[in-house]
Amino acid sequence: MKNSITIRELARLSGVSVGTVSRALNGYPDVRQDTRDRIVRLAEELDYTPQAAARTLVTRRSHVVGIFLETGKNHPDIQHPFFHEVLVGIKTRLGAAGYDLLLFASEEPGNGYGTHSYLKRCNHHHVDGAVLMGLSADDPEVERLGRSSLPCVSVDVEFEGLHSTWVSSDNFQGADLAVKHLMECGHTRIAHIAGPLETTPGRERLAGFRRAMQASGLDYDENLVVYGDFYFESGVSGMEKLLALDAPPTAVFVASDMMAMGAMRAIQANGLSIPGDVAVIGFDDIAIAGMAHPSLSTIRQEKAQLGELAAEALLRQMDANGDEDGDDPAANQLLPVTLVVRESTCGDRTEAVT
Amino acid sequence: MKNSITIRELARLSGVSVGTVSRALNGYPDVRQDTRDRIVRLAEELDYTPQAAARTLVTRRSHVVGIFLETGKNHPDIQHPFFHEVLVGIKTRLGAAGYDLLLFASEEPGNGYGTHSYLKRCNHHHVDGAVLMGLSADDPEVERLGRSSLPCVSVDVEFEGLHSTWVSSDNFQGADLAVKHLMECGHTRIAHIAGPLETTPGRERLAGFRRAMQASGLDYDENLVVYGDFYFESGVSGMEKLLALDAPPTAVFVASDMMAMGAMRAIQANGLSIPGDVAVIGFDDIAIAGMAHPSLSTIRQEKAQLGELAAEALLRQMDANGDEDGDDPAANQLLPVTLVVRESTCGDRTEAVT
DNA sequence: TTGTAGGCGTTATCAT
DNA sequence: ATGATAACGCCTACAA
Repeated sequence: MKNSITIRELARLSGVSVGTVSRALNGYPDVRQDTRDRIVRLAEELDYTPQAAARTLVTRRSHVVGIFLETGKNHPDIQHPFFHEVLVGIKTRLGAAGYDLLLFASEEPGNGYGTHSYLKRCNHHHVDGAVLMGLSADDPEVERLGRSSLPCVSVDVEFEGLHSTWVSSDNFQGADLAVKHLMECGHTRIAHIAGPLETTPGRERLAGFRRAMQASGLDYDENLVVYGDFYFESGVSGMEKLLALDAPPTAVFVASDMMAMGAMRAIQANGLSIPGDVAVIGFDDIAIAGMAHPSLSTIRQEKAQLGELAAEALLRQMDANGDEDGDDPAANQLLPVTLVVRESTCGDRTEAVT
Repeated sequence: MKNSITIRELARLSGVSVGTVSRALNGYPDVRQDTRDRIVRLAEELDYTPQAAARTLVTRRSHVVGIFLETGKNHPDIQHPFFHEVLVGIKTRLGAAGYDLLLFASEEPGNGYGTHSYLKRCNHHHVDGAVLMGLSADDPEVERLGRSSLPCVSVDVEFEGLHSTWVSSDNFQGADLAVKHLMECGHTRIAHIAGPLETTPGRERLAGFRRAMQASGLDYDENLVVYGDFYFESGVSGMEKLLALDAPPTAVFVASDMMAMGAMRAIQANGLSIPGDVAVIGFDDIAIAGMAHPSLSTIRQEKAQLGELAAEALLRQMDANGDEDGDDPAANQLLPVTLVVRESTCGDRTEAVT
């Protein structure tokens, strides 16, 4: 560690100049085969590895991608398994492409004069790109990031910029699948527990619900829509409101699995049965869903795939950043979702996937 | 980004030398106040930030901590929310201390000659320390890390080295709390669904169970112990085995919440009631536990706190690494756990914490 | 095919 | 209190 070997040492030991060592190790063609072999062998033997810092300084590429994953008090996204599963996809894909991930933790990089700034933190570490999760698009600092020349990608928030794009699951399709499934089970009085309207998924799932209802010839009754924050407790209280109606719904499409768990809790607490009295379908398919009792039907997001999609979009931006041709500003990518029928809706007790 | 300002520019613009700028920005005392003010103001204005790479090169400190979080096929830890919650604690504490986190993703850092090596990856990025999660202590590459001079800390795996230590929850205390609680509910025929014996938590929770049973004067019946892998399915099959016994247990202490969920599923599938016919208590207190039906009594690990504990141990190692005095090789830290009584054991339906 | 040397952005050690 | 200047480890023209 403190005394790990340098290229200079390696050169001395193999009896060539540092330039030759560099060329040999970096696969340049103009090195005699046996020279290269000798150097490579010695490098392995001595466990040599170039210092990223030095290399970054001269090549201006760090092979590191910055990750902003908000986990603060105001963004308790950590409670939401979603982002972590996405992170795995990102890690897999970016790792395969030779990148490591810098998880920003310190609010004050370097010497923290000046204001907090995402862009500055990226510049400080000279990351080649950045991934944004769990922060809002109208944060001025996020906007600044969008205006910069740094390749960025965000997941689940509409974020566009010169070299930025975003990915998300197809929330409209999901809402459509959910409503159609409930209808096929014979429900007509369908409620929705929506997510926060400040979030894209919250908005889109509600809009999708409304559209699907109307497209199916059912009327969209505003009284059958309540709002939550994606978490358990809000699912409980939301469902209680719905059950207190003069004519409660017979089915409910919930914008997240965690809220759906809360809704189920409320239904059971009222002595009602699932799906007999009220059918419930969630959104996400987090691990909880399959373990619940009854197990939860839901709209499945391919979280790891979403991460890989984000990674690929970012890789494209990073590769293109050398070229000057202004290819069309990468459109955002939508990932299809699937319906998973379990016990909480009319499905027989076996698990079917459509 | 590609053209972010350098210290040289900043020096030119403020009419001083780079040395003065460096001293001013780094808070050295020997700078005239108005000179410093002028420089700092200009730095803010121009959104200057020093390049970590250059600084690391000369100071030999990166202010970055490496994180190994195994998420491969053989280590599907990602399914286990545990590590991610721990990660949050680490991030919080280390971030507060001015460190960012490097999440290793690429298997081949720099130019990948030679074998895969944790140590090499750390050296490559010149991290000041490393955190190990989800990898096994007898991996030779992990052992090499332990023999190196790099400060390390691992969570939940017994890992010791010159500058390394590890942290975990008090599994013995947990087992003890669980068994005592079940006894107080009147159970004497208590089973255990154990975790994998290759893992420290798996071993310790089993050993703790055995010890607690014997200390309570109950006999430890090997037939009442089955083994799982911490995940849901193994909880189902483990419980099925137990229910198939001539004399099934009336209570079961399960080594993880996910397996406990599986056990509950098996019990309910057999038409038995919880806790009436069989009481269930888990370990971890992941989010699932409170949302389950019935809600799951469990031994709560303070996951975020565990992360902070790990971070603090690492900080201590990193700070001490300058001093040459061989202070005692930091003992591993144990974090207390707590009993959370919910519906799956004899508690009344309210939630009590001890 | 190989060696030499300049420079990447900073800090730190000298002078002044 | 400030200015030069030499590292830090590496890559990459340019020479040889």
